[in-house]
Amino acid sequence: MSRSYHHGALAEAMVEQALNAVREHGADHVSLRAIAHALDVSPSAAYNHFADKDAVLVAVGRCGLAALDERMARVLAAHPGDSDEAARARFAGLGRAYIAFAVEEPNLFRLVFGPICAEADMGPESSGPYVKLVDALDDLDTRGLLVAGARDGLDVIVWGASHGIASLIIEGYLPREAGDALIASMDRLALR
Amino acid sequence: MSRSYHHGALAEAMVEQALNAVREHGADHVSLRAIAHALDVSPSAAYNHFADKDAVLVAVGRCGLAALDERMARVLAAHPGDSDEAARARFAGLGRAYIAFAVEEPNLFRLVFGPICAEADMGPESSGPYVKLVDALDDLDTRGLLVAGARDGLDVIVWGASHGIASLIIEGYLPREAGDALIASMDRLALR
DNA sequence: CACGGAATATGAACGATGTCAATATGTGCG
DNA sequence: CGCACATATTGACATCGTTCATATTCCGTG
Repeated sequence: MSRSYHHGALAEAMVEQALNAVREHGADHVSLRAIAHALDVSPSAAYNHFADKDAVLVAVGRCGLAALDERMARVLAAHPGDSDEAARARFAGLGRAYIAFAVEEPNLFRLVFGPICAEADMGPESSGPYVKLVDALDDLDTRGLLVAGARDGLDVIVWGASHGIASLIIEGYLPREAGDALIASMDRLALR
Repeated sequence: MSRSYHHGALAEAMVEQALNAVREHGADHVSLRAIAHALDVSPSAAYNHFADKDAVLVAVGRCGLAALDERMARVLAAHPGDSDEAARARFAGLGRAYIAFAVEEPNLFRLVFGPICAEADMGPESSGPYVKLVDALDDLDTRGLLVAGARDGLDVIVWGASHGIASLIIEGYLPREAGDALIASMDRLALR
């Protein structure tokens, strides 16, 4: 069945294989042929399921975005409750999770927020991670834990700073501790 | 002389040609062969001057970093003087210049801060742009224009936020106005 | 159950790419 | 002049993404 002519679930198998290849070697050093070879399939088999190589990478990127979202969801679940402390912990945890994901899966992170996935619009700006950040900020604001007038544009700052710091850590331009500096500075500047 | 067998200054010519190609098509869609063809030179001629394709791209990246630095230097020169207002303008201008560079030269920006240039260490973290940011922040701090205790880790936040917002604008995840939101929020949160 | 069409995989091929080895061609110095 | 060095060429190789014609399998319909 599996070992005969038809594979049966080539699309999923290719995405999974490509996911591993991306995580290990980066999206730029991944070849469709190598993936096909690893699956004991001819190089052109992919074209029954994907328009081109980029389509495979976009599918991988979707997995990556989902993984980031899941990671952030776990953080929220780890700090439940209605207390101010819980709200603070959720906010800080989200930032930490974003950066931790980038550090642990740099190649996936680069793909998810890179030009290939951007052209296909898989829309991380309207997806889980961003929404979770906005909700966490709104929660802080509702509780009066934000410095007066700080809410405006704060989501942009926080996402931007998280994203930028994550990127710069990945490329070796900032030390890993820079993530903690983000949380600390955010606490000092915008919270009370 | 130029049109015969030897080119004479192939290295510089290749970097210049590659620079244009990168700006137009992005580092990923640039081929050594196309560059060589544009210079009426054989495909393997480059290997007398560069170890491989990445070496050419790193040279292009160095040009990009220099261009960013020059842009930031122009901003400083445009707001001279010892006044608090000038110091504020320099700080805001640096952030704006960083983002403007990314928006106007997205492909160059991606290359400069991407994995290829990161592996070669052309070190933007110890280069002109970062130093200029640090100096501007120190200047604000010396003048007492920073919120109390805000200086610690602020360079990381500002660089990170600028870099992240620039990246997210480039990929279409944030509107171009997000750059202004950076400046506004920074003013509101860290300055006084 | 048979059969025909849809889905899926194959194989060979094309053009392009990065890179290397061997060779040729310039340039400048003794 | 001749020799050495730097530089460019030619030709080749392996790899890659992609396409096309063909083959195989699956599944629903008669």
